[in-house]
Amino acid sequence: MNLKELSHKLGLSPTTVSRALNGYPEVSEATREKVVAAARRHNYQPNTKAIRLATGRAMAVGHVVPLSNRHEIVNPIFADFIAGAGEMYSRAGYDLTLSIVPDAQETRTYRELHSRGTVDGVIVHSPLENDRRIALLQELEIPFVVHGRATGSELPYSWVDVNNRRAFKRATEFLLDLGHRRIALINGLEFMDFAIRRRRGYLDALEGHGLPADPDLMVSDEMTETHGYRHAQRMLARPNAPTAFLCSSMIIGLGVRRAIEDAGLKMGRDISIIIHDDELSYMRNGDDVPIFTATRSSVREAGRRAATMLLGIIAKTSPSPSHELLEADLIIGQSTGPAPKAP
Amino acid sequence: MNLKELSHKLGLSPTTVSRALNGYPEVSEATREKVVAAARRHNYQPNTKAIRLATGRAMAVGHVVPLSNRHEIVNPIFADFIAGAGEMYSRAGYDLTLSIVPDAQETRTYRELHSRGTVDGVIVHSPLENDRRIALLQELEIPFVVHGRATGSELPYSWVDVNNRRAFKRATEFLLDLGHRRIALINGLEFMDFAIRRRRGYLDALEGHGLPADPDLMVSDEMTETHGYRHAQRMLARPNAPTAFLCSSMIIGLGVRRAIEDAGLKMGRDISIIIHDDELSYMRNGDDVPIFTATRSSVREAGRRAATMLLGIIAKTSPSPSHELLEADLIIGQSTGPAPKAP
DNA sequence: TCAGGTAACCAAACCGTTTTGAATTTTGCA
DNA sequence: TGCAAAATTCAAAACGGTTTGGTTACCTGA
Repeated sequence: MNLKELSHKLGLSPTTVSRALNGYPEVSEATREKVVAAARRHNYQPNTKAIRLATGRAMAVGHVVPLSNRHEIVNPIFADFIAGAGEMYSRAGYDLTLSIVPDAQETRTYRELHSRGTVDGVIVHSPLENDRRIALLQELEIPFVVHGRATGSELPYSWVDVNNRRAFKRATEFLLDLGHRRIALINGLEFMDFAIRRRRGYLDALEGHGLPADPDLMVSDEMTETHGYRHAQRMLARPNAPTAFLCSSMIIGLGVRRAIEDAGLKMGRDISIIIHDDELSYMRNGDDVPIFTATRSSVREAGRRAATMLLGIIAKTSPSPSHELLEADLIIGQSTGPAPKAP
Repeated sequence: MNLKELSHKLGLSPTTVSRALNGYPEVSEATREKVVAAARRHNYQPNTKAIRLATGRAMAVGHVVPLSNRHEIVNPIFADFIAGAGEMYSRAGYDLTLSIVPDAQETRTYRELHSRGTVDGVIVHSPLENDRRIALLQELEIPFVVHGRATGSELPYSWVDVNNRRAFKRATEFLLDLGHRRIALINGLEFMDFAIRRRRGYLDALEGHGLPADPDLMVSDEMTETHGYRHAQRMLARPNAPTAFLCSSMIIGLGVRRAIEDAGLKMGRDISIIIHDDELSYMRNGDDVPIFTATRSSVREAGRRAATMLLGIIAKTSPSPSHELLEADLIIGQSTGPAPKAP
């Protein structure tokens, strides 16, 4: 059933039927009701392809998830982020077009997405330091929102981000207040923006307490259980071992916890851990009581915010460079305690 | 730059230019070269919206990922699956349209995807026992491929699946051969098809050895670290504790390992673990040496296969009900060893 | 030389909507 | 009652490609 058939059945012109269904005012209520009823009765669904061509809008948002050749990892938070964003899109009648692209082809992907008119806007994932995508998208004049920020990019652009710096500063201060002085940072790869900011927050706090940063206590690596384990194990084996760990993800935290227990120590008593918890649906930090003390911020909520922002920019109801900085909560769990007395 | 402009620049008709670019034979080589060169020079990209309307094909595949209200979990394997599938789509010039939908709206989503012509085919994720989606899609006549199978569905349909039953049978037999007699199964939720098959494989092996199945050694739950930990802890505390665990995911395995170590036991010596390893990019089972003995099967590869199969069905070059059963490898890691002698 | 075939190209129709500009009907008011 | 204004409705033109059904020019062979 298409518009022409439907309008023919009703003895009306396609124009009127289209207007009736799209809520235009220049159609009488009586007619509108008739049309709506008939549309429903015949299960008329307007053809997306035609709408898109006629309106020029793609009614779709693109998510371009980079797949780094270097580490071949699909960002594990993106599933939840997209779940949040998708909620908003479907509410607004938009589709979500997903491209997972090796970073070498990224530029081409954006260019094509634009010149072929496949999407009306784009969400940028995993921004790096001085991310060149921002300049590219600005040049192409595609509406876009970055999930995160790109340190070093001086151009204005829209983003939704967690206050990583403040979160890690606060977490570090919390540990300092508990008497910890040797605090390790097990961070993500530091060409990713969030990792840079987290380190900065960590350093801010140390500096604020007049403590020097020990390069041996800071690592930047892929965020896997194994890496968490290895780095923690190595650090714990050293003469001047840390008494606390700050971990950039839950999964690292699991590895660190294992290293602690392997060393015959007890987490929360001998060694403290704070993780950053993205509230991933398949990786909960305990159900009722949190396992780890954590800086917590929902990635799914970030997805919702970013989507809403982008839709606003596309509809031109939001100002074009918009920003949203989400604050992380500090959740106290069982993984932190006062620093043990020096022996 | 659109087709009309380009053809005007070339002094040719849109027809000829379109044909030249799409490789039709009724255009001279000389002309084709000129056209291709001009298209490249002016960076002409045909408008997706117009192609779609003109050809009637959506040039897009839909992935509908159910979001269960019951457990609110986005399937964590779907990111890697989609990474594999996406590779194939972009090669074929297809887009990937993603819908993450609360399962209550699933039916409606499929119906609309079809009647509005948004996609040419669909991948069905996380099939359940007697999944009603299969009948629905068949009725709607949308080409589709299921990732997994739906026990109880007697209609023929296309799928790509791992031989979960055989994998878990083999893993159980491996443990039996090592002398284990009390083997626990920490499974996923058993309304999901894969979990049903895994349990069946496990039971097959026990039965093959004339061993009774102990209901106390079988649990079915969400696959989280915490649940792995809790269930293992509970089982280990019992008088007749298991000497080996079979875990439906890596993440469960991490929890079980923690419970083992918490109990002062050593994995691989006192208690054995075998996990199923989907080779998720962000959750590697060790880098060089596997941590866990595992039944291994790449979810990303499954994504590639499913996508290829679906594209074939859409293009009508593949038979419509096609099947692909992937065998899992049994990888020997450090988490298994001979059953300890009874005290 | 001419009929018939073929290679190369083109005009116009089509895909199913929205939107523009105009025509028709109804209403309100003098 | 008549007429301008407002309310409805409609025909036709987009949107930007593909496809159908020709047309033209050039060969080929009798």
